[in-house]
Amino acid sequence: MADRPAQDRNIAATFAKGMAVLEAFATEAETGLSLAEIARRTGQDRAAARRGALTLVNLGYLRRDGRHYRLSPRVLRLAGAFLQANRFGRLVQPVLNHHAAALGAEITLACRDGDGALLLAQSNAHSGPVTQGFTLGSRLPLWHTALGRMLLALEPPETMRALLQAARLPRPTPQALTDPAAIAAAIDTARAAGHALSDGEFEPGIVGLAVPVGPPGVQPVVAGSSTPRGTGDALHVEALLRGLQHCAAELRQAGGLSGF
Amino acid sequence: MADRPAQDRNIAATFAKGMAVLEAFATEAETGLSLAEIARRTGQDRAAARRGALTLVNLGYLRRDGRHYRLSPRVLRLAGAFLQANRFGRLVQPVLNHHAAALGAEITLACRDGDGALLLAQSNAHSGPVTQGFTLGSRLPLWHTALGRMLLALEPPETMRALLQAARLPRPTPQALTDPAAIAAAIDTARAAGHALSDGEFEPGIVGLAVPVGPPGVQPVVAGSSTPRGTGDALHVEALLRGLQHCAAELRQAGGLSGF
DNA sequence: GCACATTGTGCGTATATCGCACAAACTGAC
DNA sequence: GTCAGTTTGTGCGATATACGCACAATGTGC
Repeated sequence: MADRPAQDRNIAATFAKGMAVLEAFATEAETGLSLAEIARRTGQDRAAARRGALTLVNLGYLRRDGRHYRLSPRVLRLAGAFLQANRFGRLVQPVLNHHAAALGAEITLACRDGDGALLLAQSNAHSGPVTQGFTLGSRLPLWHTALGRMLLALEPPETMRALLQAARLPRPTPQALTDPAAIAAAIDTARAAGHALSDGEFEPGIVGLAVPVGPPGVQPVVAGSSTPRGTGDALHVEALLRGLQHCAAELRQAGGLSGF
Repeated sequence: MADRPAQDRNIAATFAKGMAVLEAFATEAETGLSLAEIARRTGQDRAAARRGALTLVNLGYLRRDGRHYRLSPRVLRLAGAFLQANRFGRLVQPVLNHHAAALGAEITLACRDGDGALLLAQSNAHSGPVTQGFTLGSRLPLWHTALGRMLLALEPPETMRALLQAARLPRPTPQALTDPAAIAAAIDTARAAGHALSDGEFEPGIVGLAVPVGPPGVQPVVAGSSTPRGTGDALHVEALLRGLQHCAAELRQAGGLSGF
């Protein structure tokens, strides 16, 4: 009767709401969420949030501790399924490790996930000086990191424009570009050059570098690395770039991460 | 009216079914599942499976490719949320990396997830000779690995008995114990000794070693490593054990993974 | 070509979910 | 101590939602 937006009968609304509950835990690194907080974040009725949370507890994805709910390690299984389906353990990680050791730097793989760069894998050779504590599944900003800019450079320009228009641009460091046009230009430069660079725009004093991995399937993947500023400067950065490109080439040849 | 098993009104059945669809992808390392396969694996009507899959596509967790559905990288976000909530990037990984480099071996962290050992983290120092391609989120058998046996040794004995009784015991290698009583004895030994050992029972010629990490909260966590058989033998294994214990002690002190 | 198996999808009906409203627990002020 | 305010947990009737049959379309072996 009531002409709602005509609920799509191919979509399970309850399921979507439940996933929203699960996602509520992914927004920030929390210690735990109460039922009311979940309801607030998801915009659901408290009863609906409760059903969702209780179902997740029942399935083992959430753990209840009094009036707080926390993610259980179970969620890692899903990640593991993805990683194994794409042969990360056998094909990708060894290559990453090998090149990282040769370069003496940490190499990171990422793809775009909405308005962020999603870390797919990283090779921690020697505890790099840079690491700010990112892990697999961490999300980095698209606009001020080399990884993000390279990812955008590989997408159709209109996608980039749309994302840039919708983006709220923070200013992680004083050096960070804030003018949308300047950022668009940096991305165009990256596309032309075949690699992206970010000098202290995300973490002060850190130079980030990224190259495409390809093959340019549905979903672009990039490899990146970073180094403190002034480590032999231009020469060192040049060597890092070559190393990344070799790594990317080897990953490409290995196949594996072909479009997901 | 009909006295069904009295569907628990605190559990969202549709949500649970949807999650079952997502889990269908976690059972094996597949290249993609068709709608009918999903329905078969989850025991759902094809229409229900379709709604679930379509919802997941809509939310970005699944990608549709003709008549096949595959996991999208989005699932890694959930893993990332867990890892960040428990400070893996800042507290755990650096300790793991440091000790792994010192030992020249790969160190793995795991906890129990149902009838398997779930890999929480691993430090890939030098591309170990062992690695069979396991990644974060991979599941290892409880019965024939050092990690699994140490985990079981940390649980209440009745939990172990119940799991052992329900288990179908495969035989990964000729050396693997198959008698439930013998396995229970091995677990008891591990509990008494404070470390577990598996000699070629999971991968031929590989010795696995595991120690508890604690603090013995709700959810036990163990650290493990493995080495090819005959590398200096007893002496080398002894050194590896000491290294693991130091690593575990440091992890304990760092706090971080306190009961999840 | 036919028969069989597999897959995609619309639609009426039964049922599972929605969210109000009440109850309980916690908080702090006087 | 009581009382007002806030936050949290949960039962229950109404109704919107998901179930799964049945049909159509596509793919596969003989």
